[in-house]
Amino acid sequence: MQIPDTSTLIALKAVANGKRLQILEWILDPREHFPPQRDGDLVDDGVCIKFITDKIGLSQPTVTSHMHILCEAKLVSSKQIKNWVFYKPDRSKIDAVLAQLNGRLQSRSG
Amino acid sequence: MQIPDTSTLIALKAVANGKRLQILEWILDPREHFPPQRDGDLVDDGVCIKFITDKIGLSQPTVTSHMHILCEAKLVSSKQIKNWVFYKPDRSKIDAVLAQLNGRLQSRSG
DNA sequence: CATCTATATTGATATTTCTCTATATAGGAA
DNA sequence: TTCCTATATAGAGAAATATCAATATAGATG
Repeated sequence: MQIPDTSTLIALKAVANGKRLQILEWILDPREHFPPQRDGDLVDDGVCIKFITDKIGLSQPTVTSHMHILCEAKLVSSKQIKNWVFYKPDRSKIDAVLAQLNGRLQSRSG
Repeated sequence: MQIPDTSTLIALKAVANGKRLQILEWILDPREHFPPQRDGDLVDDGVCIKFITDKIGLSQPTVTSHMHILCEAKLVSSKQIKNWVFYKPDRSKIDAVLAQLNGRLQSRSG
């Protein structure tokens, strides 16, 4: 592609998918959407990918792939505790993307 | 896809493409990016697809296709004058999409 | 009318995306 | 160690996307 993908564009692509947008919304409000976890706090540590997989109804490798895309876009971060991997939204990155997009889609003529 | 594409998701997909995002930014600020037109005002009527095609460096059918995607997402509207078609951003729809996205990516727990 | 210009449509191809099954890795439990 | 669970990786197939050349349509011009 002629125009290289910027950070904002990568984030937009990550989020322009129903499954990933759904997951992102879930983990932004994890206590509302997931049961308490034994080995990591839903908010402080993030949501175990196993829970996400069960809830979204896709295969485990597919969910891993979606989470990698969200991670590469920096919209979420991951943390391993024992045998589990937890994903947590990166609030500041999400805000930065929203700000970028808001700015770029402003009309500048007046 | 299990989760149906909502209006917001369709708009996100439309914009999650470098070429289309570029075009949208151009026509949001048309006087900055295009020469004056004879048969339609850049701001009031929109930008002639011919100018967009020349500037973006893609084939005419490809640009037509991109503009259709932006139109179906309601992010732009089109208007035919004589033999030309002009594309103009739909400010209220763009704002609505931005508001939706801002709302959905807010953290709700606290 | 004949021709030129602007845009749309058709059909083909290449690339990317989404998804799965199968398998690998690695930690925990018996 | 052996088995079970959680996650990652590899590889394949299907579907969607991006792109172009060729052609159609429709208005403008001479």
